[in-house]
Amino acid sequence: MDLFQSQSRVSVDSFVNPVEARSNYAKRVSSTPTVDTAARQTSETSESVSADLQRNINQQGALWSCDWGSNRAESQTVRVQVNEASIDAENIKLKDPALQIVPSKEACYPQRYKEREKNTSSFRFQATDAVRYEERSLGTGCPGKTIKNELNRFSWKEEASRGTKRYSLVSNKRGYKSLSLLCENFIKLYGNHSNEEFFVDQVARLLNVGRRRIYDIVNVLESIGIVVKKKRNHYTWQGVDRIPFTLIALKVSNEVGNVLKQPSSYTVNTVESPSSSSDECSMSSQKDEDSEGETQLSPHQNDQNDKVLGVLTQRFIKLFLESNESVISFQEIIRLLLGEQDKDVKSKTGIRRLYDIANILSALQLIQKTQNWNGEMAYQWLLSEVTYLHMFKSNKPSEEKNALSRKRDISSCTEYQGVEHLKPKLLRPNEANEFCHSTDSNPSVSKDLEVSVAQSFQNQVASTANQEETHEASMDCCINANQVQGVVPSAYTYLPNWFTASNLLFMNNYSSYELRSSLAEFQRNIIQLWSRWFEHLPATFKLERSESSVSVSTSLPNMNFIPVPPCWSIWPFPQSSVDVSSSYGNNDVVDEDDKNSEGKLRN
DNA sequence: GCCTCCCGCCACGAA
DNA sequence: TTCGTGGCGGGAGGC
Repeated sequence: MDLFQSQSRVSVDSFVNPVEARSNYAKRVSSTPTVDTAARQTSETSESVSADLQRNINQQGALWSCDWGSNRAESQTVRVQVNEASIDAENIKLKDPALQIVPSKEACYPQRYKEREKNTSSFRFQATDAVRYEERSLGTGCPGKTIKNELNRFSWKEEASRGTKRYSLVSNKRGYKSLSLLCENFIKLYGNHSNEEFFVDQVARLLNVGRRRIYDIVNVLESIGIVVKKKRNHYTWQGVDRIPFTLIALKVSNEVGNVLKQPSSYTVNTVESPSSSSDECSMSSQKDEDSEGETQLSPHQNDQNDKVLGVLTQRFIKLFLESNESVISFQEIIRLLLGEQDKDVKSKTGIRRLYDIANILSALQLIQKTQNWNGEMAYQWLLSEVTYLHMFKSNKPSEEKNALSRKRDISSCTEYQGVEHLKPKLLRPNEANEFCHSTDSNPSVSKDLEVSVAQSFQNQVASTANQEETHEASMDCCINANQVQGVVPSAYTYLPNWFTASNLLFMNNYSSYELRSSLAEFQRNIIQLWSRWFEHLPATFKLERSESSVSVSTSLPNMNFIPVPPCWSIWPFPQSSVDVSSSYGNNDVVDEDDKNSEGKLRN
């Protein structure tokens, strides 16, 4: 099977509706930069100063100093401004009298005052990332070398606006301006938010880069569904919790082929030759060939969404999704995506693009740079199918999440009216609690629940296309459902999507060990079931089902075409291809409050 | 010398 | 005509 026959970008923009996705991934990506990232960030600092600057850039970093001004009010004097995407002030060194490592921004101030007491007329500090590297090198046995090697060269960028001078200390080191870092900062800005609109120029300004770089990132993010273009210069941030859906769409797209196409994404020129190979499909060869109306991805010919960078990104990801290896050498990636080519200019262009893509995907923590068995540079795919699901887990039902989720909870509850018949098969908080405590509280009721849950799993999976395998999976789930003991108290609390907002509030107040345990178990069961299905997706997928889905989607043009097995319905992915009219109707499990909320939403 | 990837030119097309 | 967009490749940094 040629993984790369499809020339067109798989449309993932409307693969599923936004749902109540519990996205630790979003938090992880947006809140915890890697060591490298943290280190790189130290190169960028900005100061809001009210004095003339004297800059001295040397190999030890950038020495910054300004007139202290004895008659200047303290509030007007030196202020080190640490903004979101720049240096964390841990890495500021005071140059008095010798280099002294100041562990925090706060700790910097006593030193400043001390200087004043000594009636010195200047305040100087040195910004460097040496501190961070010292930390990193602890235990390596050679900190000096590390520091020396990692020290950066700095330059000052002066900006003036509204009469205020602002100086940004910017490293000249290439890695500090990389797409990877830029993408990470981009994610920091919007990672946790959903449906937030942004403008390219606005982001470029925030990240202090040219628009062109933002387009690079946005095009990649768009191809994996994280952002959606609304209009010129105007995008909507969908959130990194879209990634699992995209991965599923990409994986499925290999089997369903052109069924995935949507009019908005596939317009012309997708003429696939039966004998097409990866070579023929390569981006470069597409450009090279003066083909007579054959598949081309040349700019401005295809649909606007079929951007070369986007298509290449999806093929890059598919490569990992379809490979049995989690580590693929970069040379192999080049060969598979660009074909066997001479190292000519054209192929270099393609390679450059692959580097761009890899850097951005690295920032998304989908891949990481590594080495393969023979030391070649390679990329490792970081997510397993189960990991996709874990993206949806939640560490704790914090207030923040509660607040963020409330609106979506209501909407998802609305969506789940349609699968109401499935709800009794799922454990609700109180039920889960009882279920967990089958031996303590009410054994008979709990046993009934257990049987009920087991039966429901069987029923659900029995209705899938591949009854045998999924039935087996369901039995496994039932077995595991009896193994509630041993769940770590700090285990994540998984919130099924049909949980209402009031449920969430309830969860917040009732975060007992038992509840977390039972919900964790609940999640584990579903993960097993889902991953089992996912694993057998190619075998269980029936084209006839996709065709029927297509017929549904014609009446719902914005829906996706991807058929979804019924067992998905137990997973909090609302199925846009589900026949809403036939399955909606039973609302008895929906809380009254949420019914009202739904009404408001609809109105 | 090769690998990596940042930078910005410039063609295209929408506004 | 302006300007957003994105393909593309030069060339610098790093090893």
